[in-house]
Amino acid sequence: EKQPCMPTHPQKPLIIKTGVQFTTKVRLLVKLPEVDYQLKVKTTFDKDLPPGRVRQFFILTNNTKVMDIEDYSNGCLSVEFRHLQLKEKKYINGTKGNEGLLSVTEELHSLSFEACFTVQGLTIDLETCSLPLVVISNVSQLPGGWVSVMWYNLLSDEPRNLAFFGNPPRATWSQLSEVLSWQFSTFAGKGLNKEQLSMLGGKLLGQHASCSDYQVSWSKLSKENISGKPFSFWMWLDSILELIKKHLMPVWNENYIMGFVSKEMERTLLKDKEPGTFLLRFSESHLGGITFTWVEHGDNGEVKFNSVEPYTKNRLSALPFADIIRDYKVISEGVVPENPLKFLYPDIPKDEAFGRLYNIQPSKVHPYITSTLIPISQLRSNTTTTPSACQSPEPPMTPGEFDMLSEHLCFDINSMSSPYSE
Amino acid sequence: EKQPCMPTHPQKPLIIKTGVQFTTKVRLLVKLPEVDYQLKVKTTFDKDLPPGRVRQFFILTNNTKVMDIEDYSNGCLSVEFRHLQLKEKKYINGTKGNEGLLSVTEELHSLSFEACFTVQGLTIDLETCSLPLVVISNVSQLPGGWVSVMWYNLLSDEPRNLAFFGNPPRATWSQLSEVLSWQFSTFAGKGLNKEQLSMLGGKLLGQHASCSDYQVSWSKLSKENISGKPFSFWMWLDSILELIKKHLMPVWNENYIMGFVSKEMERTLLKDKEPGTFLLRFSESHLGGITFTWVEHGDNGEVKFNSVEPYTKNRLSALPFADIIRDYKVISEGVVPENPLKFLYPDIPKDEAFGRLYNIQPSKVHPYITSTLIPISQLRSNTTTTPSACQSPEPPMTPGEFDMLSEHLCFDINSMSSPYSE
DNA sequence: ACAGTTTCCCGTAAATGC
DNA sequence: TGCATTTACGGGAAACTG
Repeated sequence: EKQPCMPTHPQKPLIIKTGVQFTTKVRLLVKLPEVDYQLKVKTTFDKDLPPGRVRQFFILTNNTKVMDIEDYSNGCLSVEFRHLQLKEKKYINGTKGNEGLLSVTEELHSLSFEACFTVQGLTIDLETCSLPLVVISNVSQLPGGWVSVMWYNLLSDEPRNLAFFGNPPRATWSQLSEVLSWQFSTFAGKGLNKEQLSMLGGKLLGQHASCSDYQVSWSKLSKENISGKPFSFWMWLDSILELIKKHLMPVWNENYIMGFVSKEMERTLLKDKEPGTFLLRFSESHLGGITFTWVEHGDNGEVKFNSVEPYTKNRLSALPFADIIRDYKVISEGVVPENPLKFLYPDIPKDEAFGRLYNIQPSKVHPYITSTLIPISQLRSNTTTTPSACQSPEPPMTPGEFDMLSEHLCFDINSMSSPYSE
Repeated sequence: EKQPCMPTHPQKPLIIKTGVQFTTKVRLLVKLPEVDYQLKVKTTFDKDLPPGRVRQFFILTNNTKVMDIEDYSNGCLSVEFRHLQLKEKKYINGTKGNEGLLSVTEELHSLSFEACFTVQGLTIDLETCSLPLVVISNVSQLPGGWVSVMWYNLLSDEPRNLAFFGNPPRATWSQLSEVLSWQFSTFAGKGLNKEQLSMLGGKLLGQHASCSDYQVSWSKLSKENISGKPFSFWMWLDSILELIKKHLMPVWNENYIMGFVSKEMERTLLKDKEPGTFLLRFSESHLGGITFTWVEHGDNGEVKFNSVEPYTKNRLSALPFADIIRDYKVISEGVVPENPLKFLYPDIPKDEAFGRLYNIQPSKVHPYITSTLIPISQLRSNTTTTPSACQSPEPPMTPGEFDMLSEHLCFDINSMSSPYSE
């Protein structure tokens, strides 16, 4: 009868940050017989959640509003709550929410809506509630919150199973890889191809990657650290998503970033290519880094591979990535510096690929000599990269199922959006 | 009888930002005969300020506290209010504070403290208040607020003249230059020498700069824009202070930044020096920029001056200034690039001056080739700087009077300090 | 001591108000 | 419309708390 509905900003709904305004909207789907009085709707956070175990929050601002006829659409009654804000209830006694078992981003909450009206002597109570919500207190928890929302909506059909992460189900690699690709297409404009997914599968699952119905656990995806690294698979992947979103969008959308390639595959691809052929991939050792690797032929004819130290958001905000590629130089004492990057793999001349993405160097205010930063590597001795473990390829993935997920995600709670931005 | 006292953080007291916690402390100077009951002190913001004309604020948090015997010191009673927070009173009716005449950073406020006790049947009321305070709502207003605090405390002996900026007095250049120098020594560790002050005097006052008791108006310092520029003298100077604080401290403290030199003086100084002699100065055309100018001899023996486009905080946070000086290169097509900076004026070899300030290039994680950004200028045609107006020199300034100012500024209201930081 | 979590608040951008 | 001022909130860092 009532239904939570479409977000205005299809970004990262179902995550609310305390102290930050969010917006939500409810619509009455049945047409009521003429009601000439004001129909009030009340919003409550965690309405019938028993205290204990989890943190408790409340809505700071006004939580009651009158329904109104929607301007557009078929004259439905609806109400939009804006400027809602969440605050944690602090208990004077020692009862602390969130005891041990679940991390805060696995703790699920919900927003309830109630209305009551009488029609022809009949009192009718209406009530509905949102899909499970994750409450965070700092943007640093956003990646963790978002992966919870994804996992829930991928694997649960229940509208409100707040205990979901008490014993979270596994996903098949086929399901997961589709969601991962969907992340890239949603946030970075272009999804993942089968080679990229194959590398990711290998990284996450090892040799099982070849079978697409291999089961992936929640823990493996987002809780356990990648062996030898201080971050989980999801944290790593999300850092790359953020890097693309902020600094690599155009390059990513042109498909110029191979991104996910094992080091062995990288060598196989580059070894027979023209010297100066390079490819772009993400760092596996650090969060949110991108590097390029190019082939060269040594003096005695042997093939050499070089990679730069990965560029992270700090460097990239001083100098856009396309300009780094254009200007990159290897310098040796007393020699004219040279840019070793000639062809984007397989064989696209660099300027043909990146030409449109270069920033024009504005020849600004004279009487000054303009100056830019250029990325250089100072060569003292030969550096050769070491080989790394190999991953097997992955069968192709067919698109689909997106609809299901996006449908689940359409509830309009978006702590990220400003209420003024429309 | 009571007295506001020393700040814990001698940063920028007397400025309070709404919504940000601040701390204040009051001490009872007279020793009371045994009082065995709790002596309560109450803080009120703008206690007897009539509404209207100015914005009105109130203390959000608890404003009453019991006095306590100070641990250290001679057993005085004192009380420290922490976590105080200001919020603006919003009027439902159209009465808006701050009407026209004064800008918000010229609006003065005050914090009052009251206590009442009976001793031997006598009821005694105590009351005291702070020096005038400036209330801001965003750090972008901090420079404007701080110059008001400086001007008030430089020119007023009254403890609480909230109408001061209705008709602010003038300062002599001698007074002002001392305060400006004091700013640099307080915030950047080293004050201004007489040549630097002379250039500043010339910039602010034109040809009157030669007489040290020339009067400077409040408006000239901080309200009128520098002719042809979209900012006032103070905004310009403060942007430089901030730049030094964040990015140039070591270089500034070694006295390597001449900083304030007119372009004509610059040429006079450099013209007879060894080619490759350079000096560092702040941009006059843009806020918070620093540039270097060096001499060269052209092919036909004539003297040439070059300056780079000023570096601002964004660039400097990608690459520290000392490293820029070390790595700066001028590049021409097909030629080995060269660093034109050889001697810091007058004749200190560059590496001797800056050597200790260079960042060690950490030869980080192999198998990567490390890469840095280097600042380069691409030369296409000759660029020569144009001469500018000349300023006359300024008589020496003697230190002193600092005490008076710092005494006035010692009241412990420091919206910048975290209450936890001790 | 420590890790997970929250709070604090600068600094930028956007909204608001005159 | 433009300018002055406030609000919003991401992001880094510090503080908190079991």
